[in-house]
Amino acid sequence: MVVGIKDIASYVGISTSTVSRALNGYDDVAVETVKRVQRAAHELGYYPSASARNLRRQRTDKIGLALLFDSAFATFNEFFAELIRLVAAAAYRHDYNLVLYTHAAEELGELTRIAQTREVDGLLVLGDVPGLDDTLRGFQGAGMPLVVLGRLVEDPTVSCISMDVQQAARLAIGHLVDLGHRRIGYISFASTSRYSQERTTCYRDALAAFDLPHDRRLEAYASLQPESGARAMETFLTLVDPPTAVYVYNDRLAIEVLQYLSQRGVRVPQDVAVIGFDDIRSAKMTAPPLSTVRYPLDEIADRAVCALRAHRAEPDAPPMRQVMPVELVVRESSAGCGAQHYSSSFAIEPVVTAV
Amino acid sequence: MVVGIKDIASYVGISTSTVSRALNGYDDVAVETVKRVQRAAHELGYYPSASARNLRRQRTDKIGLALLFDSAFATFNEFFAELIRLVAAAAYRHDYNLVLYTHAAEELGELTRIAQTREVDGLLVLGDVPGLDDTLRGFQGAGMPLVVLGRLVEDPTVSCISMDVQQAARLAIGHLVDLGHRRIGYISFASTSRYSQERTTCYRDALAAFDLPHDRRLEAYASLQPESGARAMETFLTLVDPPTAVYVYNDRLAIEVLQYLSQRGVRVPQDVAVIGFDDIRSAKMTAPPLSTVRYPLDEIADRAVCALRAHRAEPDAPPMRQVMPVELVVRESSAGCGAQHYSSSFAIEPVVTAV
DNA sequence: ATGAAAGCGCTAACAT
DNA sequence: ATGTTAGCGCTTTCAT
Repeated sequence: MVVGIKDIASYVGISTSTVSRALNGYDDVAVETVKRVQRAAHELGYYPSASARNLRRQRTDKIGLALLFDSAFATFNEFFAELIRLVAAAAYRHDYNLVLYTHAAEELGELTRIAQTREVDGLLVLGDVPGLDDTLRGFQGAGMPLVVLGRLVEDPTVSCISMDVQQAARLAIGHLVDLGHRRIGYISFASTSRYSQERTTCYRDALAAFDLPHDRRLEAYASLQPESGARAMETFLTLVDPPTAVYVYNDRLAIEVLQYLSQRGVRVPQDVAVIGFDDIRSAKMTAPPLSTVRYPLDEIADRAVCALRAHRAEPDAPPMRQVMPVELVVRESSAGCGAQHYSSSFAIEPVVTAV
Repeated sequence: MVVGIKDIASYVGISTSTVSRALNGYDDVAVETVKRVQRAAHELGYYPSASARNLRRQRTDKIGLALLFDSAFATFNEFFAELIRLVAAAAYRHDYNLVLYTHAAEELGELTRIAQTREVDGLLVLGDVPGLDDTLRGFQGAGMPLVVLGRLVEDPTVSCISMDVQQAARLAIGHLVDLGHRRIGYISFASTSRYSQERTTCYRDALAAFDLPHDRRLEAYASLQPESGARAMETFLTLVDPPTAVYVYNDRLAIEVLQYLSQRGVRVPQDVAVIGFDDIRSAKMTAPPLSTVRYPLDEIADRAVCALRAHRAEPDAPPMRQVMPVELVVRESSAGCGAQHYSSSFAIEPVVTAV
């Protein structure tokens, strides 16, 4: 019922190896033979068995994308949709199919299994859960190409690509300072992930860079549940001296904040300015449109897939460590009028640090 | 470097076949041997090669999800994120991994290739593009399990699972009629997909069911571009006798409509009532919260994956054809006050029509 | 309870 | 330019 290379061979009256070579475009096959084989393949409706081919070639032409988040959080939002779309597109451009792993966070052993069984040719990892680093270290041994997305990992032997989070905070805070704000709050998720940790640090550093005092009461952390952004903002409003502007971990959370403020009758940006992060599609459609930090997610996806491929070709090449530039997209949630872009000044070209 | 079954065999001093049996839990291996093999496997860090296993077992333990939409549309939104999440979860529960195919719409041959190369054990298909049916028919021959999501396909030999779209329109229109609306518009996407076609028909049928006249001017079709929902609504507002309520193809589009109305100063629901479809997460967070049609997407995902598995076990069993019940979620965009649920009256249990 | 051997369907080194 | 042969790493008869 399913036709194999043998069927073609006997159909055309040649050996299977010649069929294989003809089909794979080797140049040591007579043009005439190639034609006959191709016609036979077409007539018989032949397609190579993926499994057989994978075993023989020792590759699968698939890459994995592992989303390692607490499942309450990974309750995918628009950002994940966009990410998945762009990674899938990048994979497709590089002749890979994309396998999605959304349950590895609950059981890190799953990651190890993927690496060791070699069911994909490489793995992109987004997210952070306790014990991840140890698991990832095992990848070296397994020879599974790996790129961590969205943060620079400590381990210099692991490839990663991120956006310039520090510059992001500087641009956002700087912009707010320019507008005259002095009490600038920060809202993030209550999470031990290094994504959260890093951004908090960046916020504090940015305050310092502009000689603003750090005040713990101006930091609020939302739970991973939906609508907890509202409660985080609420704590600010109960302060005797609430912040006049808030920088938010991501757009999704910022949008919740915006909704809460509108509901409470607090005007944005007159009473409180709001700046998000990610520039998801909805950011420009909120009321008022959300100021946010943008970075080239498509570029990140593409380079990450590229790096996986490169790692396969040259396993001993140094790991990739890249930081992509960010830009501030000023919309009405922080300024009164039309949008402007403040590009990351020193980083037109991505900063590349091959370690 | 990578340890195989042979290494374990020689390590323990037995044959590879015994190792294999021990590892796969056959009961004709001495308990003692099993223990020694397991320990050896653990010590050596053994994992079976996915490719070898796949070839031998003639299955991959992966299923595919093909999203067949015009790429402008498939610019994933929240709905797709949710769908992917639920399908991934269902796949995981059934011990499958999920492969995402997002570029098959552009080249239907890709679907054929997937089926014929057997790189996955089954395929879930969402979307509709010209020529799809012919492609899908080829799946029978290839013996690739297939379930079409979200619509009942004409071909009775193809498995599919959908929600009760007709009942959805009846509930929505009926609710609006109850509120006194007589001019009820419909906004959808300008698309030749059968998803769109079917829902338009349902809207018209529902009008008829409530003895309302059909007026072509009360149907508006948005392009696939973002924000074209606004323009669709705009055409209604220019009418001398605009609709007092609109039923919208999906929540994503309905939210655009809501935003446009708010921007134009049109009050919802006082001036225009709005009802969406899908009950995406954002629906309850809009201003005002969006009334919409809900259906059990998680259940759909689960049954679809189940059907793929069943098809593998019994290839000659009749195809699945299921229609899941819908319920109307009344929020403030259609009624003035608190939310209510109007359940699909005749369909508590899903309607099953095994053909 | 275990081992020998065949083979899943293909590719690639080697021979001619 | 083509055929022969040997696997890829496992699973599974069939013997013993």
